[in-house]
Amino acid sequence: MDPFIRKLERRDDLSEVEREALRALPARLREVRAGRNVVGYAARVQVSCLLISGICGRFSALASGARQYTEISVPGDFVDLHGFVMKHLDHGVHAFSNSTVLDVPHEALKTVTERYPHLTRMLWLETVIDAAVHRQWLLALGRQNGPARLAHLICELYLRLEVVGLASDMRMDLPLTQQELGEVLGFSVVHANRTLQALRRRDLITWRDQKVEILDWARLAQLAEFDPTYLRLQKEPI
Amino acid sequence: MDPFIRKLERRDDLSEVEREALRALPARLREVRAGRNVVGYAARVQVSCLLISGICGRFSALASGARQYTEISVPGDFVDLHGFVMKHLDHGVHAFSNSTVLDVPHEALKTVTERYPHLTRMLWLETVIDAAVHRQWLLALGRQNGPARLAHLICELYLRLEVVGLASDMRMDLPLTQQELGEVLGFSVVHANRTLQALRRRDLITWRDQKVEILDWARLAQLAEFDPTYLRLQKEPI
DNA sequence: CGTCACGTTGAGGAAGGTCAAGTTGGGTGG
DNA sequence: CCACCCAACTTGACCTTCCTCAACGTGACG
Repeated sequence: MDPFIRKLERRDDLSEVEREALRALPARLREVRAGRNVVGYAARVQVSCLLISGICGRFSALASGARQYTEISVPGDFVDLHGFVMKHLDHGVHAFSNSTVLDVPHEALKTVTERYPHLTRMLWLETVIDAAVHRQWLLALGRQNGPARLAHLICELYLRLEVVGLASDMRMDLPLTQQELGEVLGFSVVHANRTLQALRRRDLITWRDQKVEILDWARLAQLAEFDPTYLRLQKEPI
Repeated sequence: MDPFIRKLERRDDLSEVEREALRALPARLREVRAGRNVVGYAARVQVSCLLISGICGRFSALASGARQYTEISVPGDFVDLHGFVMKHLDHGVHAFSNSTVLDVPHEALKTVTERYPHLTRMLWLETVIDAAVHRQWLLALGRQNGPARLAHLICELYLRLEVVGLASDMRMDLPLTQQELGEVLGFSVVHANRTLQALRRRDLITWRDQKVEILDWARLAQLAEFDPTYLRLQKEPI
């Protein structure tokens, strides 16, 4: 629970009472193997799960099986907090790597909302940030070319991983195959491969064996028109 | 405020106290002319606005000026409720037609969250549905072809307008130019025009003078792979 | 040493962008 | 009433991006 608390505190202060309320949430730890679903597709949910370790991805799919990831989740993310108010999930969550999640019953979350208004707003904020990420991806998918889209994804993931201590020195682990990368960016596998090569050729990144290194953050961010405001990493009382 | 209340009650019952709390919100009515912004781009906000009449669109933009709409707002939508917890908006809101909005100060919303936990969850739900719409659009943009994307948009807007009594008998008013339609679907103007023609040629819709008629809902929905679950129009206690 | 998943490459084609030139119809001023 | 204007819509031609299909390379693992 502590990485989650640390992430929340990037956004607004928590009182000791609030931190305790989070730590006291009844929750069950669960392991998910790479390649399996953390949450079944379009399930009716009674728990929401917080990602402790591993990288996961929310996806929607068409009847043909074509899949589009709509967000990447990193440790400290409340993966399907949406489900708490939506009740029916409209998407699935896939584990890119072996992952550990903490299932929190909706009953317990409901109690939090009855007792801790400020903490409730903080949880609300988490889902609103998800929506902001979706909007950024929509802009990328609708209006940016392949290299810019990939560059944007890399910038976003680097910052989000850095917040929870999983990236530093312009390096991070990204356990995505090129097939999966294509399903994130709206590319075919072949095009994912060629777009990666384009960024490598421009000496912007290296990406090998799931290890990514950013060689020139400034140029990468410029290519992506990356502006981290939407991640809401500044402290701002709510 | 009443269309908003009616829409909420499609999702879960409100108590009389909660309805009164909403009606008692201090709010200022504001007119916005077609073509102007309801909310400035990337503004710091202290009020959130509820759309009373007119059609608006949230958009993000690139430095080049290329614009991508990320959601269409219809009357009864709390257009930038996000801003209540985000504080800084990451996007702008454009009025497609002359519109009336109700500005609600964040202070008043904060009071609601302190006093009415269930109502707070209902407001939270509204922003979570926005995120679900974004995900559906991401799937469309990433994985569906032109005609399917347009068909999906039409299905979504028809249902959402019908909920607030602004569409019936398979007809609705959509005050979008083809330029704007392109900015919604990630098309150039030329391609927006040709995709419209494709749906007309297949006798699925008519679209003229901002009046849209759906000629064959079943085939249109099938083409779009439209499943309205994500709009959460079923009653489900939270 | 074979198998399998993943990555890479080439060739051809479809979807969609760009540019440029009409067309249409409502609104306005003479 | 007519001429003009302007925004929105439409069409054609050409080009880029990206997809599809198919083959091949590479390295981990049994």
